[in-house]
Amino acid sequence: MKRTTIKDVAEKAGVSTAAVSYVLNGREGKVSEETLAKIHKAIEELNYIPDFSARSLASKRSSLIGVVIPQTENDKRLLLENPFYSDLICGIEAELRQHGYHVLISGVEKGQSYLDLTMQRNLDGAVIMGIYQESFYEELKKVDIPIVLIDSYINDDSFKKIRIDDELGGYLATKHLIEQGHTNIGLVTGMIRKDGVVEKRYLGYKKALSEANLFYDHDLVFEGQVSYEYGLEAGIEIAERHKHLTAVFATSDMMAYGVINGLRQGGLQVPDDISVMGFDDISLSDIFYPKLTTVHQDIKARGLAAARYLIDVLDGKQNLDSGVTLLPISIKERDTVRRIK
Amino acid sequence: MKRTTIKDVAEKAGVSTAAVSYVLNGREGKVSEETLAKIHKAIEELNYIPDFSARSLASKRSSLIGVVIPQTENDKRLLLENPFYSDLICGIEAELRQHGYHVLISGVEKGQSYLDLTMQRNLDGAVIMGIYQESFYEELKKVDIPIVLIDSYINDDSFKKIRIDDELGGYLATKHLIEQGHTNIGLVTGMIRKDGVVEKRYLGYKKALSEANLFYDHDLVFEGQVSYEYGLEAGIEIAERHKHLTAVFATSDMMAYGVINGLRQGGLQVPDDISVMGFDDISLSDIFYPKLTTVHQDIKARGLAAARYLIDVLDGKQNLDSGVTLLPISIKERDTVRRIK
DNA sequence: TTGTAAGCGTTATCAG
DNA sequence: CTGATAACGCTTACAA
Repeated sequence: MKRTTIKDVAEKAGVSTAAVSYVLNGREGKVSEETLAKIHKAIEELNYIPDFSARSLASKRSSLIGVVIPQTENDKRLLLENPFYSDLICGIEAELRQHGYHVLISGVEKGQSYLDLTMQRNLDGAVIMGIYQESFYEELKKVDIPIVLIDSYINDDSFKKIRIDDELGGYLATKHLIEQGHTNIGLVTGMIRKDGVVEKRYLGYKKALSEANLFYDHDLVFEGQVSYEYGLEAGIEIAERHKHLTAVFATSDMMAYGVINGLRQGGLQVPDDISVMGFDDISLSDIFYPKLTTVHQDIKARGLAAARYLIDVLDGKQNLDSGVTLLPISIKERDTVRRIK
Repeated sequence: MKRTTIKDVAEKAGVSTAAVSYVLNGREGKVSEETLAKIHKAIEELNYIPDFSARSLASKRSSLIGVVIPQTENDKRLLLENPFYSDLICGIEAELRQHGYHVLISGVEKGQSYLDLTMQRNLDGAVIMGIYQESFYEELKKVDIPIVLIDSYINDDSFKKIRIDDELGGYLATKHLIEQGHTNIGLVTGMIRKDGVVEKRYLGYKKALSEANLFYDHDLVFEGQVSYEYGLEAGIEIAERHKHLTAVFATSDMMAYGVINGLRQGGLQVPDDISVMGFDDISLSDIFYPKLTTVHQDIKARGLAAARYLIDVLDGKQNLDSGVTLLPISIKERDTVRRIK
């Protein structure tokens, strides 16, 4: 069947297409009560559905927001199995949809640019999760839309950053362990890259140690992928070869789960034999047993904040902001850290 | 900066826009080697990026695939925290992206239609997860694009269905428990609605019971939300008031985790005091402890199959198919079921 | 307040 | 094989 167009509506209502367009776009001030009613009636009767492609072509606005999600290196699958990202998306999508925007999700191939997609689809805005090479951000700057960075510490005022204080988090976590009497504290972490979330957490760890006059031993830093699997590996190794450790700080909950299971595989019970602290407080923390003591951040709030920012800028309610919004964190005590001595 | 258009490319290459368009769309047979080279060169030099809105407007093809995800009733958030759906999306997105399609995710408000979005965005195809009211499907039929249903048992040949045999799964799970010596088997399940996945699994449960000449006791069926929380609730109740049960079959892994934790809260250990069987084999099954015995299905493969189908139909490699593709399932024995007697 | 009409960037038809 | 050119459906000056 042929598509109902704005022309059909205009005809039926006995007005011009311009009038209809005005109504469609909420510029109702430009139209008299009477025509407004006629147009609404016509839209209703014809069951008119606007064509966003045409709208986008004519107006350069697409009502589309791109969300970039990190992906696994090998099979290029989105890292959606990490609840951190899926939680984030939940918040973003819900908020955007309620404001008339749609969400285009995608990963970005290594070394590829997101500029393409942005231009192809006339994206109105974007949320970038994950960390990329410098060139990625450079490319992105060329495009003139509001962009929110979720976990990059890149210092660039072309982008809005919605962050937590990761260094503080790492510090608080480690300090918490120290306060519970631990002095031999291992760190299980992702690759420590400059300007990455992981680096900050690592820095916080070091800071807490030095503040407590504890020796920083690089051998106690287990650096690998930010994944359950690597945590498992590290846990096993710790159980085998680092029996003097009384606590481990894992820089993400997923890794912490891995560590706990790895330790268990190696014959150590958490928290009886060794304490484990996580970071993120992903929703799984409720399900996993024993319940993980961790650094809490409100992930959904972060998604919400990202969405809100974009909406406000696009609606003209807020100016482009290249600053940082810092969301609060706190220590969530549960059952994987034991007081010793 | 002004956008580079096909016109610029044509000019630079000294050919017509038509020629460029042909090249862009892979109809290279229509163009001589020489012009082809010139055009490629011009595209390269100008760094030309096609505008999909314009393309979509002119061609009625958008290279956009809609993915509908169920959402929570109260706060309208996508059910992405359920790894079943996020796993699915991983598979779908990866495959589609590699074939030049983009993924638009969204939930659908209760009572709302997806037809709107489909028309607005000129979606080329869609994957529908979750179960909706009949009217939802009726609406959807009006649109003429390939659509894949992931977990609906609706019987309608406007849609392609990619399923597993849920009844068989329920049957196998229950039978497995029976074979391990269990005779008092509770069922923790989502709301049993006609034509839902859950109903089929429930039917399988009953079938296995009756086949083994076991009495079906409706009091042992705990029916609630398909969620960790409800599982927890059911687990607690079972621990308190149904001590004669030796096994529980939960119709989804998430529920099974809830059940196990609920039982534990009630003082029962799994599998020592009571056995628990899940369904789905979501990726968490690896992480959760004790490791869940469950009905395995390859969730990513299901996403892949959905994507492949759409791609093949859209590429004209396959006809619209209103049939059912059945993916295999199997019992995955891990550590939550104990042989008794 | 309303209508006209010129784009927006592509595709695709139809002559050359 | 190539090139004009008319759509596609909508927005938005600009004119009335």
